[in-house]
This record gives sequence, C-alpha cells and structure tokens, in this order.
Amino acid sequence: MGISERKEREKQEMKERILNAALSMFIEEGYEGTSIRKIADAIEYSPATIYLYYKDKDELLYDVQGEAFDKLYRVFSEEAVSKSPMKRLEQICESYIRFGLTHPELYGLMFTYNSPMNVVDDLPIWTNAEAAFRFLYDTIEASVQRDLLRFTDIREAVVSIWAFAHGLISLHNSCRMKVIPFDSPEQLEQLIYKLTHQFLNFVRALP
Amino acid sequence: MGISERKEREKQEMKERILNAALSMFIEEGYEGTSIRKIADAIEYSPATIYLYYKDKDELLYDVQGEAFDKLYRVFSEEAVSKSPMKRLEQICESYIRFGLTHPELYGLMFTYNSPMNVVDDLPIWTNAEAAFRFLYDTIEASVQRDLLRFTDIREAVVSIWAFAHGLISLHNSCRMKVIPFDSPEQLEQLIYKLTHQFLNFVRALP
DNA sequence: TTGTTTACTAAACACCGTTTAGTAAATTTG
DNA sequence: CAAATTTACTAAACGGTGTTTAGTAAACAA
Repeated sequence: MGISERKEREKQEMKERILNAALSMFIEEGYEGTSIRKIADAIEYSPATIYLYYKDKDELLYDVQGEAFDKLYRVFSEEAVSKSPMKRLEQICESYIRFGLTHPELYGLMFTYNSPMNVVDDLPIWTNAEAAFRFLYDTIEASVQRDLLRFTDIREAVVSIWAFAHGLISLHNSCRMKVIPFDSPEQLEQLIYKLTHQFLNFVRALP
Repeated sequence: MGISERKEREKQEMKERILNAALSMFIEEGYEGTSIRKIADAIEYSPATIYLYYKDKDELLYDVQGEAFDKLYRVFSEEAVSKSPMKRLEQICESYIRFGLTHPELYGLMFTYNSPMNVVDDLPIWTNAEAAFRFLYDTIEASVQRDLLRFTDIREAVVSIWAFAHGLISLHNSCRMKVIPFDSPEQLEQLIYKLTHQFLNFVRALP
C-alpha cells in the first residue's frame, strides 16, 4: 500500500511547514510575537489545524528549540575546529557568545523561556541540547585530561564555563547591564568577549 | 487645606494595596499566575481601577521588581557583614545564590523577565537594582584596591563575578541543567555553592 | 444648593491558547 | 461502480488576557 506511505509523508511535510513558519516567525517577531493564530495565518490554514500536528504550543516551541540547537551545533562544527583542546574551547566560547548576542530570541528559547521545557517533564530526557552540549563537554574533557585547566572534575568545569558565558549573554540580552554605565553598546559587547577570554585565562592551569 | 493631603495619602495607600497584592500574588503564583484581573479580585476592586494608579502592567511589575530588590538588599545587609572585603564578597555571593534559588519567581522578575524593563526605556535610569548593586560594587572595589583579586578593573570584576553567579542560578531555575546527569536536586544545589567558592578562589590574587 | 471634580466600574475591544461539533473530500469496502 | 467509512480540515465557541471607554454616584467647592 503506497497510499499510507504518501499520507505519512504528507503529514510529515505539513508538520514541517508549521515548524518552519513558527521558526521564522520566532526569529523575526520573537517569543511574544509568535502566536498559534499568526502561524496558522502564515501557512494559510485554520488555527485548529495546528493542533492536529502538535498537542499544544509548548510542544511546537520544543521543536523550534530543537531547530535552534541544530543551528548552534552547526556553528560549533564550523567555527570551533582547532585541534588544540584549549584553543577549541576558546573558539566554542566565542561562537557561543556571538550566537547568543546575534540571535537573542532564539537564545531565550534555548536557555531562558520555560515554555519548551514543560514538554521535557513528560519526556525521558531533554535531547534538544545534546549534540551542542557534547561538543563542549568533549572539548573540556580533553582539556582536563591533559591538565590544561585548573579543574579536576569535568562536570564542574563544564558547568562553570557554561554558567559564565550564559551569565554574560543573559544579563546582556535582558538589559540588566543597565546598572553599569557604558560609553556605548559596542563597548559593552567588546567587554563581554574580553571577559570571556580573561575567564578562560583564570581557569587555565597554572604554570 | 488638609483635604488634598488626605486624598494624596489615600491615593498612595491604594497604590500600595495594589502593589502588595501584586507582590504576594507574584511570590505565590509566579509571573504567569499574576494577572490584572486576579489582583483586582484580591483587593476587591474592578480591573479598571488599577489603571488609575498604574499606566500598565509593566509599570506595576516594575514596582514589584523594586520590592524584590529591596528584599535582596536587606538580605545582603544582614548576611554579608564581614569586615574583610574578600570574606564579605563570599558572603554576598552565597546570599545572592541562596536568594535566587529560594525565590525563583522573584529572581526571574529581577534578572530575567522583560516586562519590568520596558519601563526603564522611558526612565532616566534603572534605579531598582542600585542599592543591592552598590553593595556588591563597593565590596569588590575594596578587594581590587587591596590587590586581593586578579582583576585590575573594578567594573570587569563586578561583571565577571555577577555573570558567573547569575549564570548558575539562571541555568538552574530554567531547568537547563537537565542536560547534565545528577544523582539528586540536592547534589546539584550543593555543586552550585561549591563552584561559586571555587570560582572566587580562581579569581583570588595569586600568592 | 448648585456645579464640578473625583473615584470608581460595567461593558466592550482585540487579542490569546484550546476544544468541540460538523463538513466535505478521499479512501476503503461490498 | 455505489455505499460506508475514514481522513483532513474548519467555523465557532470557551475562557482567559491587557486595556479603553463611557457613564455613575459620591465627595467636595462655590
């Protein structure tokens, strides 16, 4: 029966159409500007149709988050290519920061907004971030094993480095850096990159 | 004319009644559970009345944010009392982390949610965070001036330390630490406190 | 006592996510 | 091929949101 296969394919294509519309709407209009009704409008279907392919909005945003993590993983693969673990770690951090600063809404969906994480409770594990995370983890593991970092525990190193980079991006994107006076937004951005490298020097193994 | 004074006082009292209802609703029900209609219900007035005292919901949440920062400043004043700048810095970080982990919704309003920051654009400066921020700034300034930190620039030290602590809290409260396996939530919490002290040791001036 | 200001609200507007009941077309069955 | 059934879709409604408008009753001032 080739019919049921075609139907399955068509169902998948429809789901992708919804996902793609949601993704580009999210990038262009952000979290608040992305509604089920507007997505339905964009693909020229009724709002109720979306619920034939996604249980609820959280589930749809979970898939959008997945697309965002795919993007980040692709950036890592392209930009963090050094064979030296410490250099690669620096490249990862730099790429991560740049990604967070240039795609603030996507970054929010990946690391801040609750909505997509409501799905994870009903799921075995949170797989969306896995590939990008492993990229970071493996690099840090290599660095720790070669005694290039002041950390002895890999997991502690990962959490620390991740938290530092995320903290900078998060405070920047949420405008909380406004407590501190800066000459220009560019000066603040430059400082963020500088502090990231400074941090990596602080945690570098002492000579 | 004592009448206009009484009226001004009554107006202020009403604004406080709204603010208090919003604050306790925010603590108990969180961001999503706090609506203008429910606040109006709680103080037994119509929703439209709230708009006679606050321009919009953002402005109300800005004042709730202010109350939250007052709380944090009071915690700092009570818990970070050591005369040694570095010890005081450790106490501040520990208090900050504990505050963020025990009051996740308030913390989100202070450092994550956009809503209250929409007001700041129309304001000269963001004053809500000033007192608590100065507490941290002054302590770090004292540490830098006594060469107790590997930082030479005060502002760089403040941003780095703040970003690290915020990164840990933010990733924890948004459940993003789920990419990493932990034996229990308590183990993760313990790790957060441990990494904070480890970080302060990494940025401590080398002997 | 009359006129005016003040404090408040009912009702509506325009959105939102989601569900239900129904329709028309595609597919399967006899 | 005709009838029965499944599939894909939607109009309309439900209950919620922030916010505005028009109107009312009480308090105050003249």
